[in-house]
Amino acid sequence: VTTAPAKRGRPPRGATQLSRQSIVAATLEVIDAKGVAEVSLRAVARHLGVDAKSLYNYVDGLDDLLDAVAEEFLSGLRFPDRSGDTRQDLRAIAHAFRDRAHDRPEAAALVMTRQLASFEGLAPTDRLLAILRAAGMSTAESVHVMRLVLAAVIGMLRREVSVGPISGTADPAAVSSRESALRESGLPHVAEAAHALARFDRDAEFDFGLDFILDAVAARLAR
Amino acid sequence: VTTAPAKRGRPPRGATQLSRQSIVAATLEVIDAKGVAEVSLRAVARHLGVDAKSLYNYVDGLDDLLDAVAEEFLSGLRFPDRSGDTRQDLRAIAHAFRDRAHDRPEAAALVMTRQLASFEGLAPTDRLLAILRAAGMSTAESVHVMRLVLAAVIGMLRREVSVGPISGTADPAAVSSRESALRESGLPHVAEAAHALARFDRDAEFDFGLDFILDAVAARLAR
DNA sequence: ACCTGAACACCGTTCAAGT
DNA sequence: ACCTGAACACCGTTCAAGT
Repeated sequence: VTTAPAKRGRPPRGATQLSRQSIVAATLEVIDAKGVAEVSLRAVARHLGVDAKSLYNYVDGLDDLLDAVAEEFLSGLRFPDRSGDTRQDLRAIAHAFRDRAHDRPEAAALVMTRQLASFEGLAPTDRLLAILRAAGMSTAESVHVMRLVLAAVIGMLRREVSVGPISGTADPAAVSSRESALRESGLPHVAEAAHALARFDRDAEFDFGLDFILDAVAARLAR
Repeated sequence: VTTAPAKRGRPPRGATQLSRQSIVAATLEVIDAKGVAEVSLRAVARHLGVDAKSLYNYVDGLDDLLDAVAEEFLSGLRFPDRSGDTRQDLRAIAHAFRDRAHDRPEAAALVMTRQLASFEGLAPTDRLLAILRAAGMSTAESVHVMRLVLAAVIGMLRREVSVGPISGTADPAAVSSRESALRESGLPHVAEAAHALARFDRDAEFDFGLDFILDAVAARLAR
């Protein structure tokens, strides 16, 4: 009987071909739709209409898949051409990370929890080194500064991503209840600064932190 | 028969009392011994010689337990008395975080993945604000700088923790194979800096980054 | 070459039943 | 008041059997 669907064995030709790439793409869709916490081989397989074990033909288990997703995330970074202005070019890299993180906040949260062993994510590193070298730093110093800049940017984005979903600001009721809780925390300086602490303007906060770092880089270059 | 152990119901008096605190402590032991990835309600319960469901009498599920562990981690931060020197006092806070992270690296990795909603972890915030206010910053500015400093420190520690277990440096063979891989990456500046990129001196890197940040704070104060 | 059935050893969590 | 048995709906992963 030819009409009975094959429940096992090689898929009928014409069926959607599985591939490492399509699996990674499906994983990103699951992450975007349901959040990082909901990701699993079985969930991705369901999304693809396939058995979870089939994924093992293209992917070396869950960890390998998540690494691939992190690489896919990083490979989506888009840097504009360099202008030659150190400050502007460094800023562009930080904003490339931030734009990507806003694009796919759940995937960004995943990336920040993973240590990539592969060399796929080196493009930003090369860019940063290029800029710092062109500005006059030694290779050794440029590596140090590059690491610090990346640490600071990732640290800032970590907070931004975890501060809640994309929505710019939380609702006013939550803010003011948080503010009064801070004011009654018993910690004098926390209480004093409760107004500012209860609020978080993503754009302003990022701009402030980035300028802070860029000022420090400029000062170091001027020495 | 009184000798038959009760397999159900209230535990015999004299049995080790379960409590939220003992559960958190046991969780930290499991994390230290087997790593964050191995933590589960069932594993913690096994460690305590108890059924996993019993934990629900003290803890509101796994997420709540992990939040409690994060709080416990933060409450273990030890700050020395303030000296009055801004730079030295800021440095002490950064090192308090770092010491704690080295003490319990696996727990530190957990903390960095969680967004704490509670107010238990505000002591470092208050300390930082106190120092910055005493140095002459406005409350608004001190909040911005405090956030930036924390982001940078956490970003640096994130890398340190993920760079591998406590061991200072990886074995030379791995370093040199990594170096040659970087040299042949096809990225010119990565290749040029391969020597430095393949190495990571935790102490030197942290000191560099921290000095960098502290210089920037000092520059801002001097304006 | 690629997929799945059967199977195993895990999870978190609810709820009723026990003492 | 506190614990567990039974139960459910999940996981990742191996391996042999299918086409």
